[in-house]
Amino acid sequence: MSPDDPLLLDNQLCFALYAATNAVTRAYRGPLGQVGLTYPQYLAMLVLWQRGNCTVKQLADTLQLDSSTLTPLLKRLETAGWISRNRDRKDERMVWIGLTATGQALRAPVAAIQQGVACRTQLAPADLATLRSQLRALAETMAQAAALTRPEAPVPVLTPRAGTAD
Amino acid sequence: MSPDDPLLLDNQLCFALYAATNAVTRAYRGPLGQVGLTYPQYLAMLVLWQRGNCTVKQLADTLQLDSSTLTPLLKRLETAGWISRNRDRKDERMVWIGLTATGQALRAPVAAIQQGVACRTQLAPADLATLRSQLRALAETMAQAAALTRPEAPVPVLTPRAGTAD
DNA sequence: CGGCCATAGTTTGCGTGCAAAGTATTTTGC
DNA sequence: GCAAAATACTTTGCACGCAAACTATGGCCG
Repeated sequence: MSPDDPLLLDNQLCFALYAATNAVTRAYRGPLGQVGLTYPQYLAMLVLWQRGNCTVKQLADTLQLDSSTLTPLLKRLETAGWISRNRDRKDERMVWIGLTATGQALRAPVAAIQQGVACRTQLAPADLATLRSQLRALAETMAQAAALTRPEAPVPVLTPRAGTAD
Repeated sequence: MSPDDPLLLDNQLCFALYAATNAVTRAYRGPLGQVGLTYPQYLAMLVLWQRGNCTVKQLADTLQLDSSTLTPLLKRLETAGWISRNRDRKDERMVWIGLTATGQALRAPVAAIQQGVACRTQLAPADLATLRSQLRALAETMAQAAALTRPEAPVPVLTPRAGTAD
């Protein structure tokens, strides 16, 4: 097993991503829990604070999640009193999500939590912006590649570039 | 809402991370599913292929996961016939995880899958290495910060550096 | 020796994520 | 105008990820 074997865990970009995401989610869990939000619920609230009303589909597209993930999540936010859910009168397939007054009011304490966690990254704003754009590009590339292989090719090995993995 | 409001979704490093991780996991889901592995199971197998036998705790530390996440995952790998689980004779608190012959044999097809997904990232090896080390540093920083705030401080806002978020 | 804490793993409960299947509504094409 | 396809959302089933509580074993210290 050579030190640059693609299958070595430490050579995997995907694992670095996975571990970093888990670490960040863990960092948010405690403080968000104190105001009654989970991390994905927090992301959904970010969209609503930013855009106001939007449909389930718009939310799903924005968060890059399946609507079947959002339906139960949004029901919990509704039960908690942060949001409202209403069918569109004109097109009854759609459900509009809106903020309640309490949902609006939640923005301030959550902003403080965000600041707290952001500080822990100890990243310079420039590094942070770079990292963010690289991650966005990566997500975009993977999404495109996924769209291409939808009819489920067996295992498309394109250019088995040796060396560093993933 | 100014364009560099920290709460804007597009200013959140954490969301870029979250979306990228989900995208990568989705990319692995299809091909890994064809050989009967989930993505976290794949990561566990990577550790085993690399290190041979190890205990549940070693696996948990390596993957930065709770052992309560691994227990059911490992039971499923055992049921599938890829691994064995045995209590240590000397110290019966520990459980040793080992690969079966079929588990060893799984390495080759999975290597092909890894190559396939790696190619989709379309990243130059150098960029990839940089990104990987930045992510590792981030995970490390978050883990340390988490260790410090374990007695659960209310919401430690350290240096509310304005501008880009997270 | 014997109580006490630490360590390793398991169990339980809850909230994601997603595939697949199902429902309801709208649009399309003939 | 109406059957078929498309769209929006919901439901179901399964596998994480983790906190909290639990079990079992080992080490420590008087």
